[in-house]
Amino acid sequence: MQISTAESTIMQALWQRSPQTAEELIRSVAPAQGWHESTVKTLITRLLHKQAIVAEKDGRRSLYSPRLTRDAWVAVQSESLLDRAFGGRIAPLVAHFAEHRKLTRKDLADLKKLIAEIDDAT
Amino acid sequence: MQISTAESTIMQALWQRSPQTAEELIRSVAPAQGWHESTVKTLITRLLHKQAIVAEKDGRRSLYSPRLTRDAWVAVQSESLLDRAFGGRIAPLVAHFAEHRKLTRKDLADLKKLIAEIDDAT
DNA sequence: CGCGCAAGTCTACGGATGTAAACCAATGCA
DNA sequence: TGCATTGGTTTACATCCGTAGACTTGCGCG
Repeated sequence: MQISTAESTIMQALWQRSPQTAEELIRSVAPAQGWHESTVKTLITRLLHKQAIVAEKDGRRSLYSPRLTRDAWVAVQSESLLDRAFGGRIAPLVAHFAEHRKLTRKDLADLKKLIAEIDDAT
Repeated sequence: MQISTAESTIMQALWQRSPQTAEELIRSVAPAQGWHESTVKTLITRLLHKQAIVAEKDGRRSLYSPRLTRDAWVAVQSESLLDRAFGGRIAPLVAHFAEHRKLTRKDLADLKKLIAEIDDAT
């Protein structure tokens, strides 16, 4: 099952903090997106159907929590981009960002460290 | 305007070689995707409307060429993933792939080389 | 010169998405 | 105890997408 971009906004909020009530979600997400309450409600419902989140009853209201992990979601998204745009290889992706000046000095430092670590581990 | 995944298949073909006639596109793309001719025709039409490709008349048929560059498309795709999933930073993305064993030895070598180059250049 | 074919356009249709209003049920307050 | 409030469910609707069939029209061939 696919999580749409609008839906993923809700997921992000829940990945950051969970569980949350509908009200909390509405308050934290709706204004930033320019959405009405109903929109958030709809998205919550759809995510429930897709079993990406679960509801735990707490009296009359529900507490929502992610069921799909952020990591799993990220994996799918990345995989798909990599396949679609970079023939499945990661170096071209980094190259792309490098060319487009999207690599900050810090990115570069992080990357170097990361690669050293990976190198050590293998 | 958004290029859908099905549409991007056509774009890939045109980025590889262009211009191409509808017939060529159908022959090269349709079987691999399990698509009928009509499907490719529809996608071509939609891409024309989205102005992602252009047609140059050649007698009664047309020669199609990309108008949207691969690089621009890739940039948008990557940008969007990076923002949605990695807070805009590239190191976490690479880290993600590292964790998921998606980095082959060659990827690693490529990356090291790439980073050395970038490093030199700055 | 008429007709079949190939290229292109129009129509179709079910499902997903973005966006939201309408409605229903429980519950606490007046 | 009835009503306003608030959470949740149903319905809505335009658009995009995947997938494709139907229709049309210009030409080259017989």
